[in-house]
Amino acid sequence: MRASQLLMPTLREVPAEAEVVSHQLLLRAGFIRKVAAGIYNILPLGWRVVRKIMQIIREEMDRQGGQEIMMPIVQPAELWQESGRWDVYGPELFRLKDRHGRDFCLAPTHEEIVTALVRQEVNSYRQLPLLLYQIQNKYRDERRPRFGLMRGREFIMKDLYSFDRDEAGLDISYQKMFTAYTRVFQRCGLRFRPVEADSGAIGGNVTHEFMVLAESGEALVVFCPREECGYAANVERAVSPPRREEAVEEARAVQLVSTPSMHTVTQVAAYLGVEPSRIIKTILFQTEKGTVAALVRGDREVNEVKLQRVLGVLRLEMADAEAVEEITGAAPGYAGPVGLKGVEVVADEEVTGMVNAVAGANKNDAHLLNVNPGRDFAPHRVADIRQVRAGDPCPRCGEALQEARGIEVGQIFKLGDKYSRALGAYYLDEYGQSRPIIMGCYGIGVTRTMAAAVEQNHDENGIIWPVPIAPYHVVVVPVNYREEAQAQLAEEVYRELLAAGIEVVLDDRPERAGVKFKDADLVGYPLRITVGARAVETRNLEVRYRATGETQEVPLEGLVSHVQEFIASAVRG
RNA sequence: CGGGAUGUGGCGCAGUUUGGUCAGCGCGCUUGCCUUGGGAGCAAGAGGACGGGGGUUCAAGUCCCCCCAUCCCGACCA
Repeated sequence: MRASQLLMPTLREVPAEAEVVSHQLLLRAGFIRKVAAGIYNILPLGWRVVRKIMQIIREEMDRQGGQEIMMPIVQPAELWQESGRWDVYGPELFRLKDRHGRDFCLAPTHEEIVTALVRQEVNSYRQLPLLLYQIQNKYRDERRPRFGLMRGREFIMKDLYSFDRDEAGLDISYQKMFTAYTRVFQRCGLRFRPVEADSGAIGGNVTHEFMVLAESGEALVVFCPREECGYAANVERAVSPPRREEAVEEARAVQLVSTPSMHTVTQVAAYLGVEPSRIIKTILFQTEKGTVAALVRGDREVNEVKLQRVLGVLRLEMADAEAVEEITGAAPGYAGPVGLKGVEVVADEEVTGMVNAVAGANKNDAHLLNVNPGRDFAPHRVADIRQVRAGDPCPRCGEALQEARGIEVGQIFKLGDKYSRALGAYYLDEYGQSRPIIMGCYGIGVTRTMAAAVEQNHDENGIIWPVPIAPYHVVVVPVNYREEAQAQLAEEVYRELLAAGIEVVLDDRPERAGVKFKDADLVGYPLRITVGARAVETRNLEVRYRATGETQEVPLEGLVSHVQEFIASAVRG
């Protein structure tokens, strides 16, 4: 490709709208352009990257027996009503009506339609297992689209659905996808980690997320530093054995103390001279089933995802000040479990072992001393609702856990029979028994993977593409294209690389060398071959490696094989 | 959804406080000269009617109202 003909509108300045690095660089390097909030054009360079990621995914899906299909984006409401999600999905579902007034939606995911397809076409155990996938646009009207491609309203996703006779079959399909995903992200040249995760609204219990490790990641994960142990989990899901202090004190009588204007754990702890871990923190949440009080030790935080699971609710929000006052009779900051009425009380496991604890008095500017769970209040439920953090012991081996941030680029779920029952996808087994098909679903955010790759691989000059997903592998830069000898040599180099099947751009633009170098760094070609006066003289070409910044002189005769070897070894990983 | 900010040529911005040559600057773009190893220089140009609508006024990017779009933040973890 000649740069003079390539639609590669690079920008010198950072567009004001871009906050995160991947967004800035993809815009500046001319990979994407915004059309509306969370909706983008993908330009030639960007599309090449997307296609490479898609190709790797295809190969790995096919390797596991996946069959590629294509399903519609526009889907009738009836299917979503059958599964119950028309009502549950809420405002994130793009809804529309056709000219006759019939309801449709733009698919945010394809469980309904694929299950409907399979229920029609699959009737016998002989047709199972089945792995169907597609690479398709998805639509989610995000409350707040942000971070460029990271959280868009329209994005490209690979979604595969597995159909098995039973749980044992599902286990095999799930394992296949775990393997496939591991290979996909390895082949993309990304540093990533599979973690145990919460399954959220999609349902099911076993699920892993694949996280590309990057500082800017929205997700927080904890992992065991012991390689042999391997425990890793999203904090939404992570568990750790409870830490209970041994009771060394006699339980004393409850005492009311004044704590004027002390409404945070830190303030109360300092004011009363106690450790935050001796305080019972009481947080009120509102759910569709009513208000709930969650109790955790003062040095802990409530894990809302865990709490949501324990309660089995879909909606969970912290109560506002008004609601807190109504229920506790005091401003926020003074809620406590003792004498609290009209709400379900859920205590974290660690709370039950506390002795002579401090808690809010449900009275302004007052706390209670010597509160003892069991004696002074009885929680309706005791469960693990605390957030695990770095330093907590690993649930498998006890080692101190560490934290990292990640970008979720893939997730694999065991769905079970949720959708097959709702939509009536049954098969006949060899005894003539009708059974629900057991399903799994497996997604990879393709456009998000591109953004994540940039988040993880860049420097102050631009993108540093992992070789397997780089838009082109090589850029040939004549220092002065008007210099006949240089132009000719550059053309020669370009032709040879092309003839060898190498993905190469010839920067034949009538720009000064500095501009071309800057663009080469920005766009992130793994290799840059500079053709200057020296090269004309010596027939040795300067090869520069984007990742390391190192340069090397390579004779023209050996250039093609040199480049080929570099690419091959990088793609092999 | 709530809160905040912004909206002026392709990009980045100034101008709005104190209505009146305000429609401007840098980059990019076009043409010419010159230059050519890290975003050169000179010269001459093209390009916007100031997010949209409605008001106030002799006069509105500048003041008022409504709407739209974009970006950021989001519950006092009690």
